[in-house]
Order: sequence, then C-alpha cells, then structure tokens
Amino acid sequence: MTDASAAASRAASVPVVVDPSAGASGGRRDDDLLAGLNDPQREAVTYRGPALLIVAGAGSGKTSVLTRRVASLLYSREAWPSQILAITFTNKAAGEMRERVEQLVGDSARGMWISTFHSACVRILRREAEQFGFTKAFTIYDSGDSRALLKRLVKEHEADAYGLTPAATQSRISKLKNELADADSYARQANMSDPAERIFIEVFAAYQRELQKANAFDFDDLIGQVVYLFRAFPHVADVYRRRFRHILVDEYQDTNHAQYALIHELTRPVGSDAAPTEHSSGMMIFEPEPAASPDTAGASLTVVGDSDQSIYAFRGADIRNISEFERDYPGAKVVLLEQNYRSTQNILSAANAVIGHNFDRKDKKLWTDVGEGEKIIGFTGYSQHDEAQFIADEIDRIHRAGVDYSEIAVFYRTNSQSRAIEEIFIRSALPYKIMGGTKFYDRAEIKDAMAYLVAVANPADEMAMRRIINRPRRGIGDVTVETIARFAAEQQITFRDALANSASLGVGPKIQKAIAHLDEVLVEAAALMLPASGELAPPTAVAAGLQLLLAKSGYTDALRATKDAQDEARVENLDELVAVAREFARNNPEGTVIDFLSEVALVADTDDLEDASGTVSLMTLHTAKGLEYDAVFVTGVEEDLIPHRISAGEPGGPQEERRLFYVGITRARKRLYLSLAMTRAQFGEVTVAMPSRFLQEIPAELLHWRQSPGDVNSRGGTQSRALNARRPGGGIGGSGGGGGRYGDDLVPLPKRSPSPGIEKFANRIPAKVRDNGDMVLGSGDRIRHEDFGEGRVDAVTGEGAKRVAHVRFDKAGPKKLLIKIAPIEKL
DNA sequence: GCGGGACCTTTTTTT
DNA sequence: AAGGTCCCGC
Repeated sequence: MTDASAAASRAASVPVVVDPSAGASGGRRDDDLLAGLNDPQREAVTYRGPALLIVAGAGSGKTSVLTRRVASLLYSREAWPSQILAITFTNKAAGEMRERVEQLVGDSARGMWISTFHSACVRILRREAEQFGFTKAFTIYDSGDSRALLKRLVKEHEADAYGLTPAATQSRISKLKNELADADSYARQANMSDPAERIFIEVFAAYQRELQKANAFDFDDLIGQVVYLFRAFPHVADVYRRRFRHILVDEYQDTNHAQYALIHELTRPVGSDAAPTEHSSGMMIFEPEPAASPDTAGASLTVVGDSDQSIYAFRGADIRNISEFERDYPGAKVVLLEQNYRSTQNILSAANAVIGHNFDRKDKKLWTDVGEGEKIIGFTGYSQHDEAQFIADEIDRIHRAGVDYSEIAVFYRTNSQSRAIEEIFIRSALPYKIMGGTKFYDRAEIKDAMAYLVAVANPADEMAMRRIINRPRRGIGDVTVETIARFAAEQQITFRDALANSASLGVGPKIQKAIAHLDEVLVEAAALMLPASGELAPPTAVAAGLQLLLAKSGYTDALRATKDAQDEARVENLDELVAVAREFARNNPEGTVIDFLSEVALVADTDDLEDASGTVSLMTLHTAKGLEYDAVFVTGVEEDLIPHRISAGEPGGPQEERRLFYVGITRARKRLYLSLAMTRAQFGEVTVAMPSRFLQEIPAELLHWRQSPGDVNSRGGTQSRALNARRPGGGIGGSGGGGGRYGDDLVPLPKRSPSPGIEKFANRIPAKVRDNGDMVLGSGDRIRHEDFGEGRVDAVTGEGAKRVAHVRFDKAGPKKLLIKIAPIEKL
C-alpha cells in the first residue's frame, strides 16, 4: 500500500475490510462500504443520477469516496466492470486508484478502464487510427520530440526573424490545441495583416502536416484527435458511449477544454449526433437531448475536484469546467466534502487563511477534529545552503524522534532548487529521492535507443530517423541528410525507405556503405520484432530487438570506445533500458514494440512504482499534489519564487501561485515547515531574496519562527552554516536516544536570539530585511563584519542591489559579500 | 564532417 | 553553473 493510499484509508477513520473472494452479494458489503464515512461522503458514494459533482477539499477522503463509489456500482450490479471508465491526471493517481479498487472488488477491477486521459485516448486511437489516415503503429511525440520538430520548422520557415522561438511556438500551439483549435480555425480569426501571425500559422500548419506524415501524435493531439474523431464519426463515438456507462473524472478542476469536450462527447446519449452549438461566450452549450431509453441515455458522470487546488491553468486547465458544472449538466447533484482527515487544525487554519486571500472563490473552510497540533515552524537561512542545512538538521532531528524518512517530504517551486538541497543531503548522508525530476527517459542515450525502436516500428517517423542516422557517428552530416530527404521527396517514398536505395543517392562510397549498413540493421530488427501479420512476436522480441539494434548499429561500441567516464554510465543506462523491456514483456506477454513505446511515452516516470521507503521525498509543489506526508518542508518561500516572478504579471498568476502554496501546505499531516533564504544564487549570480507575500497571510500565532527574516538581519551572519563543518554530535539538539514517540520530542528549540515583536513582524516582513541601502564602498575602505571582524575592501563589482565587495579580512581571509545585505558596517 | 572553444541563455510548473 | 549553440580550423 502506498503512503498516500494508506493515509486515505485512514482518512475514512475506519478501514473497510472487504474480502474480495466473497463474491458480490449486496447488502452486507454495501454496509461495509459505507462504514466510517461521514454523511456527505456516504451521499457521494450512494447518490445515483446522471451527474454528480463532488467538491472535495484537500484531505477530505476523496480517493476513498471515489473508489467506494466504483465498488458500490459493482456490488449493486448496476454496472459491469467493463462499463466503468475512471480517469485521472497522472499515472501515479491511476495506479493508486486501481490498487485501491482492487482491494475492494478483487479481480473484477481488471476489466475497468482506470487510466489517465492520455492513456485512455491512446487506447482509443490505436483501435480507430485507420479511420482517419493514421496506422496502428503511430508514435507519440513527447514535448522534447515536438520541440525538436518545431526547431527544424522554425528554422526552415525563417520564423525566428519574427521573434518566434521553438519554445514559444510550442507553447502557443499547445494552448491552441487545448482549445481544440487547429491552424485553419485559428487562421480564420487571426490578424493576418501581422506578418508574425502569418508565419506562426504557417509553422503551425507545417507542424501538423509533419506529424501526420510521420504517423505521430503529440500529447495534445492524443486528446484533441479523439474529440475530432468522435465528432466526425458518430458511429465510432457510439461504440464508446455504449460501452462506458459510468464515467468518473478525478481532479476535474485541472481539465482543459479538450478534455472537457472529450468527457462531454462520451456522456452524450447513444445515437445522438447533433452537433453542439458554439455559444457566443465561446463555451460549448449542448442542447438538451430528447428523452432516451435507459440503454441509450448518456453515461452517468461523476467528477471530483477542488477549485482551490487548480494549479495547471498554465497548460490550459479551465477552472470554469468545475465552477460551471451545474450549468453544463442541469440537474447535477453537488456534494461538499469539507471535513479534513489529514492535517492538524493549525495547518488547516494556515491553509484556510492563505487561500482566503483569493477573491472570486466559493468560501470553503476545511476543519478537523484532531486538535491544534504543533505550530508551523518558520526558518530563514542566510543562503540557500543555509536553508538546506536547516532542513537536513531538522530532518535528522525528527527522524531520531521516530519519524520515518518516507514520511518526510521537501517541496520547492522550481526544479533547479533541488540542487542545493541535494548537495547538503548528500553531505549529511540523508537518504533522499527526487520524484519526477530529470527523467531516465530524457537522457540522450535513452532517447537514441528509443528512436531506434521507433525507426523499426513506425518507419514513417522521419524525426526518429534523423535522430539516429548519425548516431553513432557515421560521417553523415547535414548535407547528406538533406540529400536523402530530397531523394525521398522526389521518389515519393519515406525517408526510411530512401535508405534502402543508398546506391541511388549519389553520395560517396564510404557514406553509401554506412547508410546501407544502417538499413540492414533496421531490416534485421524489423524481422525480429514485427512478425508477419497473424503471428505473435515472442515476448522477448522487444528486448532482443533492442539489444540487436544497439549492438549492430555500433552504438554501444562507440560509447565503450571513448574515454569519457560518463559514457560508461550511459552504457549502464542502456542495459537498464533492456531490463525495462524485459520487465515489460513479463507484465505484458503479448505486448508489442508499439505497446512498449506507448508505455514509455506516457509513463515517463520510472520511480512511480519504485518504493520510496526509507527515503525522504524531494519534489516540486506541482508534483506534490495528491500526496501527503507527516512532515512537510515548503522551501524557498520567497518573492519571485512563490509567487514566481513570471506568473506575477500574468492575469490570475498570483492567485494560481497562492493555490500552489495552499496545495503545499495541505500536504502536511502533523508537521509543517516553511523556509526561505535571504540570498539565492540564480543564473550563476547571487541575488537578494525577499520573503514571500504569502507568509504575511498566515496568522502570526500559527507560525513559530525558529529564525525569522528579522533575526537574520539583526544577527547577520548565520553565515553559511552549510560551509562549516557539521557541529559535533550531528544535527542540532539531538533527541535523547530514541524511544520518544512522535510528537513528544518535537518541542520547538529555543531561539538562538530573542526576536522582538514577532507579532508586529507578521505584516512587515519586507521592511525587516536587512538593507544597507546606499552604503558606498570603494577599494581601500575598512569595514567590520559581524562574524569575520575587520577587513579591507579590495574591489567592488556589480550594480545596484547586486554590488559585491571583495574584502580581505584580517583574520578570516578573502571573502565576497553582497553589500546590500551583508552584516557589515563601514569604519 | 568533426571537434574544440568562445559565447550565450537559461529556470515555472507537466501529460 | 551548466548545457546548448555558433563559429572556426582541421
């Protein structure tokens, strides 16, 4: 059982124990299902009707309710497993839901579709691809793939002259696709007198053509194309409408328009092919359908969401999908879950106070009956390393006090923040695991290997071919690649097939030989992995084919031949990939190379199932959603980080950042830490950091500052504790030899220095930050530093708030100091 | 075509 | 600080 699922069972107070082998037999088991639930939760499980919205606050036992609702549909024989479609956003959430449904209903869970939007759509597309010009073997472009493609197109169209970068283009296209727009529909309402706009549309259209040509979908297409498919072919849509009679959607507040439309298509009555009308507001209004027989009525829809936890507007999530659910589905039932079974009251009060600053939201107050609990602990470090050292020390301390590492998590806003934390954790010998960070499948050698597989499985995919054609180096450069591409265009064959005609390309003998060899290897691998139709490839085919490709292409040999130490690790990674392929074969005996590629494209996170037991979890605030831990550290609570500077200017940005902070806070069960640093190294230089405005929104009495921003000021140099040797005894204030139950030892440490007026502090955080203002220093000046004593300024570099004094201290030696905030005075 | 070195941009979050 | 890109000489 995962941490989160264990906790969620707890959330219902009394775990329901149902023997899956007992067979479905109604009454008694229904009672079991409802055991331990509060009234709204019961209602959410038992309500029957066309549409149900469960507004589930953080920690309100939502997953528990959802899984029991599914079980209850089965127990009462209202549905066969195959008639249930449950959709989540992440694979992790899907896996967890499947596991928990299995606990309730046993093997019959297998017939259900419990998957992410993307996986469900891939399943549908694989079946129906041939309806609209794709083949079953289509590949899925992840964001890296589509960026690479766009990079080429932007270059070819010379769009960079108009300020179009591949990244910006990608994000615009993605946003449009999430709105179900394509290049044509966008062009119709775009300002075509703007040349930048015209060129963008050109690139967009070219991009889509390339995808089609490559028999590939990008992430957004997976959803959007299914919607198009359903609208263009109502009889296809009807197949799925007939099949799925109960649709449940988790994290509904994070659905974008395309996902919303998909759900809407699926829940329309069977046989209804009336097109939706576009309302003037841009919202889709669906005409009320004529009364239908039970067999053909629309599927029942259950959505669960919490608008306060909507944190994906940046990728098109539309909060209106939840706030206007009742309008979209007239007669929908709404159930509110407000009782929290996760956190202490102090944590919830802080969360409520923070989120209360968002206007335009339905007031919702989480409450609990478990009591106040510990105060929230605040800490301000001098630097990010200092902050990290505090976290490490504190984790060490609570671990000694009996908290398992796996019950501790550290959150940050941006991935880059993890580095400083990692460094200190390594030095402190703390076991940790970064969740969802740099992914295994993002490594160049893995992408290369996957491209080899794609080249075999989907020969139409030119991107993959271009990627591998000169890897390992075969002496094939841009010129040769373009020659091949031109030849392919002339002959109206694919890039892949052009390789088979190496003699006709008009290239030098050496290069011709290299091309012919690559072709041979691909043919051989295809024979192994893609048996003639009707036959089934042996389960070992994928792993064997992969090995063959890597060996005969010379890829592995090339890596072994270098003296770069990293290449050794790359070879190991490739071995690991082969192992993954074997594992895949074990789990999917009939899985083809196509299935393997899909799985990798969609389940881009290897550590999902891996046990995080015995390690502290590090992750971004976004990744943290849906998880919970006994002790949570929210780090980098600074302006420009949270709220992030980029979002500060965007409409709705600060509000979304506040929700993100709220999500972070509400992950904590018993212990919450908020930490920040006074300075932070960014872009290779040190900058001054200000406490986040969100800190002021937490009532002062809930927050105990172990070291407030003001303390750092008055005391000045806690100067990089991280750089000092660990204090003897390890950790601060080590607890007496174990034994203490969690909580007993967690008496806050005495502050290092009295901090006058914490109460007043609450509303004046930025004012308390040390600021030497316009202190003018020049070389030759004498200064005194609180920790380093007296010294002489050698030089001053930098501008404004980033002016740095290079000081030679009499005792401490040379140091660089940020003049604005260093605890120094001029002599 | 390749490798090395100067230079430049980057860091928001994800299926 | 680090990784990618561009440019040059071989």
